[in-house]
Amino acid sequence: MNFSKTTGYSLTILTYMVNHSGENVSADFLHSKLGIPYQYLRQILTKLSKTGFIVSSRGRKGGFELTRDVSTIYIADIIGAIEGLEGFNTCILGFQECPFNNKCSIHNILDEPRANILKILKQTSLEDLIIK
Amino acid sequence: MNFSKTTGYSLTILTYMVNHSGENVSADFLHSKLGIPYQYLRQILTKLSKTGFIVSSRGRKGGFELTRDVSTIYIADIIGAIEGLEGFNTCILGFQECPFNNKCSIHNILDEPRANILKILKQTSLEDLIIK
DNA sequence: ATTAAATGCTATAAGGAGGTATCATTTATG
DNA sequence: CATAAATGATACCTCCTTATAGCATTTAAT
Repeated sequence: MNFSKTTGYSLTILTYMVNHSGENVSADFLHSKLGIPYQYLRQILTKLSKTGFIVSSRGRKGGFELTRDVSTIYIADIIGAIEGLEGFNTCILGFQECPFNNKCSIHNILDEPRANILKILKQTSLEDLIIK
Repeated sequence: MNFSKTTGYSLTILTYMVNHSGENVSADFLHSKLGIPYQYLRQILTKLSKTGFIVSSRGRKGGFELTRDVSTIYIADIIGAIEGLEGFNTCILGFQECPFNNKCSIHNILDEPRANILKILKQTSLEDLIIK
């Protein structure tokens, strides 16, 4: 019922970076700060770089940096880029077609709170995560 | 962000059975009604049987039946028996320890709606799923 | 120039979830 | 009694996620 570990890592990385904005951070540094397995962290940073959330610079003194305006990056965007948001739009029981012809009582009970979470994720930007 | 497919199958099976209470149903019959892969369905039925949600009878005319009072079986009980409820009590980012010393903004944003879902799951019994 | 420190890329492994297949056992029915 | 129809149990396979490892390339500092 949670996000994938990779999504959690991604949100953690970006949350850390937004709270240390303007700094160029290396994978090694993030590893020491966040405890995410080094090689896996590298892969995630590459993915975040390719999906445009951060930019990388190579060579000594290289690293990663937030560039886009953090007020325009929403949590839902990040989750969407990493594990996708399909889970919010499809049957919570995992079916292509509801075996109860869409009369399924479990849908009635859970669809609203689930939509509520998605709404929050779409409204909350990285800027909102800055610790004041 | 959804339940496991196995949990979905389990809820589907029990929801079907509660709407056909008193009937003894076979795995083959449920397979034809719900479209869950036969052999996998068998495994799940065994698990639901071992965890006490249903009872099985063997031999020809054998099958499965609900026995407990369906008003005392809560959705959360079922989810707990199949995939566990740890997901609701642990860090939504998947960490043992919050890398932000429990000041993590994402927790602040998602903890309440997540707790709300758990509350609903704990309050809703199989009886509430009966289609009238 | 050489070296150190960084990312880019790619191959591989471990583990769990979902799914398949088979044999053994039980029981009702002709 | 023999057979059919059902569950019990178990082994296996595939795919995806998570994790590990190593080589290639780039760049700053000495």
